[in-house]
Amino acid sequence: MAATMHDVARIAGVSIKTVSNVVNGYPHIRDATRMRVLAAIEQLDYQVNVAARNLRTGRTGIVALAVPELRIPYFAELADAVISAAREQGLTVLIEQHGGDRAREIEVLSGARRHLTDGLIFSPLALGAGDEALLEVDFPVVLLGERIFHDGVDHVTMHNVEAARAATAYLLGLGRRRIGVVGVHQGEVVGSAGLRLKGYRQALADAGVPFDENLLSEAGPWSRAAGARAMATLLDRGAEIDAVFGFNDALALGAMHELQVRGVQIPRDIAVMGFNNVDESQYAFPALTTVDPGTGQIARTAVAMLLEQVVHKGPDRARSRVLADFRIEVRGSTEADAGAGTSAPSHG
Amino acid sequence: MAATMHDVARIAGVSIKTVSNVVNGYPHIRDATRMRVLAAIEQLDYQVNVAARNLRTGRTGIVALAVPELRIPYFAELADAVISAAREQGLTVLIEQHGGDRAREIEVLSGARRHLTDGLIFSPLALGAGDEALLEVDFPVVLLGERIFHDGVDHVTMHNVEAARAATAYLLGLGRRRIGVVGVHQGEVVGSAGLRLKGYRQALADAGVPFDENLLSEAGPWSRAAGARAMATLLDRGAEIDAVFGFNDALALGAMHELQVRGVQIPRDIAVMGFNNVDESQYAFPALTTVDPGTGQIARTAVAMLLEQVVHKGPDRARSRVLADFRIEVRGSTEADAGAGTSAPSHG
DNA sequence: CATCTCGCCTACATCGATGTAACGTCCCAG
DNA sequence: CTGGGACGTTACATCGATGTAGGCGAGATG
Repeated sequence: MAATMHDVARIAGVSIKTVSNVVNGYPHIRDATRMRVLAAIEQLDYQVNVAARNLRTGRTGIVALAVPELRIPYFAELADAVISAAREQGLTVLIEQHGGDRAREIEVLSGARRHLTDGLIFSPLALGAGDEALLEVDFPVVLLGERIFHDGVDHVTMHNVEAARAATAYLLGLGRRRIGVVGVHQGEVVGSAGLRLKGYRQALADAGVPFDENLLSEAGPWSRAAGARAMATLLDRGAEIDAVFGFNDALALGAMHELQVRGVQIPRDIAVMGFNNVDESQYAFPALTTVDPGTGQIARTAVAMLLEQVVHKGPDRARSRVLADFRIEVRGSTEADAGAGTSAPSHG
Repeated sequence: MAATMHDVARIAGVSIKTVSNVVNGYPHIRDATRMRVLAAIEQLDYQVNVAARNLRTGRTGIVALAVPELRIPYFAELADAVISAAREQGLTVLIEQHGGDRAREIEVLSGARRHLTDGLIFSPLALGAGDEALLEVDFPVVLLGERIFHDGVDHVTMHNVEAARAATAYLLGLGRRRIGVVGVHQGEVVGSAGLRLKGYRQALADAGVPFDENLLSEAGPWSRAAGARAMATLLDRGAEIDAVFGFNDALALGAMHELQVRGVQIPRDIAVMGFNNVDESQYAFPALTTVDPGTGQIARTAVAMLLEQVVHKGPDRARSRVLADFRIEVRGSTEADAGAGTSAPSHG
């Protein structure tokens, strides 16, 4: 069996509490005592039993991250960033995949595992307007994304409207006037699709370019396959466009695929813009111009907020909302001679 | 504060142990008693404190998965598969990223978190031959990959040699004779690169095609960028090839990018083959023919083995090694008219 | 010189659950 | 009618750590 504090205490000839004090860096310990304890720890190869410590302190050092699926690159990269940020704060991350299934999203919030974790970073997909009450739980939560908003919960998200507006403005600045959109969700107002469409329309209005419903194409799931299908629909409908804005990179890459299948030259005939700046977008051919939504910053902020909640656990604490800085990554899908990684307007 | 068993017991008018028995499905309880207890649980919205249960039982229901980085699609998809497989067994997954850093890989094995998890599924990148002793830890471990082998540890891996051989044989079967290789690790024998190269050479030998060192190109990290660079090196060296075998999908996609930049037609001029069958390979243009290494099976097997170790914890248990079934996914990068997802020889 | 403070350490209760031993009750066989 | 089991339940110890209160000795203070 593994050694316990009790064993260490016996060997060092001190009380178990003194061992605890040494382990936890309590300052008032004579050097000689500390040395004896450390030697005993070394000798027994002792490691603290985290479960016991958790029981006593109520903290586990684990935070849960709930995302739809890790096989979706954006979420893999978000998880990567969250794990790194958590590590910097001495925390480990437990990942739950809810797959965008409503029942499983609710299960995540039910708190069955709340004793295993110090809190939850939650990126919902199925939950939305009307489900706010479900977010009122008695453990620390930080919400990501734009599916749902609630004043009682810390929230980190991106500048969806402003970024989509800037992306569209950038395309307009290139002289493109008929900008197709791939990934629209009919009637949505508050989700990513609704917000990004709003930004798109604002940019058109700013530039005095008329808005044309015919240039919009729906895509239910935001996958490459759906992007390719939506692009096909748009083209088959006879829409004449000189640019496409995919509401995420997967959609844009799928759209690019479809365009290339049809022999369209990118960016000469049609420029393509994505959203999210996932790793793969820089290796597409041509490399994809896209909006970098500040994923690293989102992750760091979420972890910091969660930790803040854990430390100051009063229910009175004010909740806040943070929007990460964004940036347009200009690449070959919009400017044939663009060096990889040059960037345009940023926002903070 | 959250309710405890004690509270439930008081309200139901029974002892705390009876509550425990009800919660754990102990059969010999009078129905009337069970009802009272369940009612009290309902009334208080009681949930067991997992930390306390862990302390008592020594099990946590959490398994750790250590991978290099989640932003590498193969590992994201592996993690996805492991989380799903674990969920089916009632387990949650805690993810550690070691980034291929030797010190952090060793840290993962040091067991600092062993009390938090029931075991570890470990996919090393830095550890290799000579580090076997580090794997001899006193908690359940299942090893993935081909960096390192040790009889004392359960291991799940893929048919690297056979799959690479089948992939090469498939290209030879298409009439390709000068097959370039991207992703070689000079002098490596036991890692993925060494094993896949071995399979490549076997297939050439089987077909009586001479092996030509000039067709090999090194790539340190197995990323798209490295694949593009390796491809460029190969072409600049003047190698005349009619096919390329990327030792993973990222390398193959990077290589494809480089070929397309240079105006090479795929698959007419050069056919491209990958390895891993990550999601994105089917959305590339053309879609990438690749080896499906059985990731889902690897994940399920690893979780099952770990659970087996947790349940039968004798150190006497024999360790085993499992190789997943593979399959060649034929797509447009090798056969212009290939439907997405047709498949060729499999192996079990 | 008595008292007070402070540094160092110990004893004990405690976190919330589970395992063990044992108790009373009731039923049935001898 | 009595002894032995099975059943339903309980009391108590226990998992391995941390928090609290307090003891003891040494130096500072009045």
